[in-house]
Amino acid sequence: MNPSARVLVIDDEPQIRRFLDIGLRAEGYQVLLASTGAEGLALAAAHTPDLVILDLGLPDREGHEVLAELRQWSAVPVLMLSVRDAEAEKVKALDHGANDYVTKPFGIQELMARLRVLLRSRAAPAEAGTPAHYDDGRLVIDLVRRDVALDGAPVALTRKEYAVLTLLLRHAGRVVSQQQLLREVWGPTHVQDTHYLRIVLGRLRQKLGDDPAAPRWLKTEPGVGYRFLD
Amino acid sequence: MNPSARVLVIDDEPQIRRFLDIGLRAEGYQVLLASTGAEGLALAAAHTPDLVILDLGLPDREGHEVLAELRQWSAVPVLMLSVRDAEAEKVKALDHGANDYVTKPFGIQELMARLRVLLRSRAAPAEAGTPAHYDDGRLVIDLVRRDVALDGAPVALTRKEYAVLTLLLRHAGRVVSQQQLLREVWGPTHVQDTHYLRIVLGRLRQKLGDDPAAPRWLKTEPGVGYRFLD
DNA sequence: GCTGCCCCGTATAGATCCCGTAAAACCTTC
DNA sequence: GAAGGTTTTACGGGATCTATACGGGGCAGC
Repeated sequence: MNPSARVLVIDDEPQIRRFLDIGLRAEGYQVLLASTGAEGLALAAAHTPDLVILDLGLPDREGHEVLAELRQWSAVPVLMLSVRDAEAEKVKALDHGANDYVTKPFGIQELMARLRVLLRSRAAPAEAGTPAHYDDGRLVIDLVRRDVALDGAPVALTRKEYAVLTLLLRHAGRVVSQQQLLREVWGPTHVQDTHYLRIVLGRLRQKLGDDPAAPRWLKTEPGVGYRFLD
Repeated sequence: MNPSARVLVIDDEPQIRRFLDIGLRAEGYQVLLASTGAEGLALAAAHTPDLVILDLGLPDREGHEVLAELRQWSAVPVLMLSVRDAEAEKVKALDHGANDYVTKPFGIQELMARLRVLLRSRAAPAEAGTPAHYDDGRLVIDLVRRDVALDGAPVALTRKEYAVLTLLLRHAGRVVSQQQLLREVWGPTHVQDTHYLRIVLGRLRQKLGDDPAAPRWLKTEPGVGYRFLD
């Protein structure tokens, strides 16, 4: 599926390097090999690989240092290899930017499958489940950047306003009940405080220039809830 | 970045559900629980969770079937749980759309770290193509050389200041939540120490000559986080 | 067509939360 | 022990949220 992806292997053990080299080339990847952290970083900067396999136990520099330095300027997926099975080590590596962690000895098939996952998630970021933004020409809502613009001008929304608007947007076209809005935005203890909704919806309409009597986006369903018109 | 992300747990074993429920809520996630595949699919459709934890051994439907059905309309990250350690099972699950595979018994800390990886990679897909340096004419940030200059004059930053600035820069234009900043710079145990951010951001603004009321680079998103304006 | 009721929209004021800033204590490093 | 960095603590100001009150429109029943 991704035949010519470049994979950088940073490992000091020659037999592991050779093992991975053969396995990766058999799958059609282009392989870069490094035996030290410094060499690996140089290769990463020079060739911008699509994926990095990094051994935690390197001779010249700790694997963590290499990962930290790499993460200064690159978001390339990194799969950590290690003989250490300690949970704290895994947590540390994963929280510092590693994308996966496999302990030696490992099965080559599982490793290859995990590589495919990493390459897949990187290759197809756009096809997210829910659309990341809404744009009808006048109103633009970017859920990733977390900002809203009307006719090109940014609209400043408070937390509650943004939460209500995006909750309605995620169910665009369908009615969202007052109870669901209150539960998800204010918490389960405020499901009867329906006046909150009147305040926030009023403010949203004011900022978006929407008329409750003839709504362009935010429609009231009396006695039930609200609906985002797409 | 994940202020109260929604996590859906699909598992038929009550003690595992309870275990995960407590652990996830302690980390600040909103938790949805399902004991069967059908129930899980219904919840996924109704609430569009940010992440799914799916047990491979379900009573009514095979975990693989649930995964396949979910993947027909959603790209939500899925972490598979299983007692089976067979490599072929892992490869099958990973190649059919799972994003990670953890075998029971598992350490809760490792599982949480892997969840963070999945949520991070999903929330920041555009990070892949970030350049290694930033330059808008006044402010120059070189992520490789690790130095910052304002109007040609070097700016001395401490480790925390640099870490916060570059984390915001790597998500330029998008809001980075207080929790993500705290988790990635100070570690997962300090996600509630929001006053650290006020101190470091204040110092950064002082050194860069940025006004919080009319920011050129560092914009506060009240109650949510901060944003680097590019 | 009238009336009363329910629900919604809006205005206003008070309480609360959140941010920015300063200063000092503590820790690390040399 | 000195210096720089980090963490703790405290406080003022402003934005946001919450509470309350009031007006209007749709609808049912008469």
